[in-house]
Amino acid sequence: MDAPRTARARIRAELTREIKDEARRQLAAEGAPALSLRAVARQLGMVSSALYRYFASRDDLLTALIVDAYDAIGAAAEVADTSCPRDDFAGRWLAAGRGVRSWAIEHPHEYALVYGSPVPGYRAPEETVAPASRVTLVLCSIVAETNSSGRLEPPSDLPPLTTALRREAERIADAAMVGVPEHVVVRALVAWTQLFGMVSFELFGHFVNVVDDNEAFFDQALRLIGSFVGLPGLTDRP
Amino acid sequence: MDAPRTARARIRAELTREIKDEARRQLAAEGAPALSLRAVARQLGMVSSALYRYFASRDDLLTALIVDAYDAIGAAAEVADTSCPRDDFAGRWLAAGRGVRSWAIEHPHEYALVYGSPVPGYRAPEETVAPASRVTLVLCSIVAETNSSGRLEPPSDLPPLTTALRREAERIADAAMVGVPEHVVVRALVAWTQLFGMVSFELFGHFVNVVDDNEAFFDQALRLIGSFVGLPGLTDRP
DNA sequence: TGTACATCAGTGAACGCGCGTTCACTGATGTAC
DNA sequence: TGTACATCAGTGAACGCGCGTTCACTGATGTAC
Repeated sequence: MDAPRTARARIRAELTREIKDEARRQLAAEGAPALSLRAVARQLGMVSSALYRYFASRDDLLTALIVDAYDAIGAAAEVADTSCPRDDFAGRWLAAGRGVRSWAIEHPHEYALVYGSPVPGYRAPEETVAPASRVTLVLCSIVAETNSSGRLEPPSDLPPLTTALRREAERIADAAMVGVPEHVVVRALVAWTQLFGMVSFELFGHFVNVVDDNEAFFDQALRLIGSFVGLPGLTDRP
Repeated sequence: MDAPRTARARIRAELTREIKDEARRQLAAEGAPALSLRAVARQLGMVSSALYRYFASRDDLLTALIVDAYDAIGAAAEVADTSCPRDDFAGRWLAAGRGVRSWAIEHPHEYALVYGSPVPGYRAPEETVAPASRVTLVLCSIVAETNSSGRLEPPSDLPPLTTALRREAERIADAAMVGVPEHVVVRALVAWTQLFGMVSFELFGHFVNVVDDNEAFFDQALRLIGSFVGLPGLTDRP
């Protein structure tokens, strides 16, 4: 985004932000399916048709919210990661995971918007791809840097990978985890799905009557699955 | 359910089933938020108000669909499990996991209904609890029976559990995995969240541009996470 | 610095739609004696 | 076996609602000369 030059452009940027903020507020209150352009406009004291100066359609507004949500959860992971010493790989792993969970708990409907059921009839456009991968990239970097520092503790049992899977792992390693062994790449994918599976289960109510102390379980799981990937020092630090 | 005695009761049961079938069809086509009583009635050639003889409200119909979905995915896991020799624990684990995934792929909207974002404003009533735990119980039994047969291979690294988490694990073990060590209980929970996290990611589109061969990855993950729990023989069988 | 024109933001009315739910009703099915 | 009554299923009209989107418009802001 360029810095707005004219007064009109400044106001436009401001109002675009306000529309998204109000939409986010309604999202938090009622969920994505109930998000209505008319209600947003009403709350902002405008007539509903005025919103069409800012977003071409309801889907466009949704897309903007999706991009923002991905960016926010990605930023949460990045900030948590960067707040740790670069060579404290266990600490970074824990911080990133906790950062994701905290953001999700604070923004449950935004989390559901991107990691819950797809909105029917909505097809995510290209522009959501990059923001969507920010969290993933943080996790990948931690694994990759642990590896390149020579401190990765590779798993002891190494079942053979099918060639299809090996090629897949190579491709992923090339893209986001250069130099990481194929087995570890696969395990990192497992960890990735476990992390989000756990957060989703907590937020979507599947821990009710099963897990009580969500935070304690989350922390332990993060350690176990981090060790599973090969990160060092996760089982013996606070 | 009692066997219906009178003709009227038989027709009523039949029509109830037809309503749910049609609702499921619309669910599959448009997703839960778009499910409409009027559309269901229209399709069935009835007037919309007639549905109220069968379901007190839209939410009631949704609840019935949710219960059915939980029962169906639970049955899928159970059938897959029981088709294996009782002492082939690795085979049972793989079968149950694959059964869950296959059902989910065949019924994506029903899967999303129960494992996706909660429907806003909908509060799951008590009657969904038992069906909801059927898959979980299958997984727990496999772990518990592996353990009681003495073939469980406990994990080598045993980080200390907090007392809160230990108590939690004890409670869960008492309920569904009698005799299973606490560490393994926690790992089973991790596996459980990983399994559904993986299925959800595949169905909800998060593997696009990341994992291509979903089935190969799923299978490998199932083996790795099963071994992670301590199940024997998962890394060296087809 | 001032003027003429083009761009843009916001208005208000309208279109056309579908929704969940209620209610008084008719006619058929079941039950009790 | 037949009759009287109660229960139930389905009808059709209506209530009241909110939605996304289009369109011709007015008046303000920006731009070029």
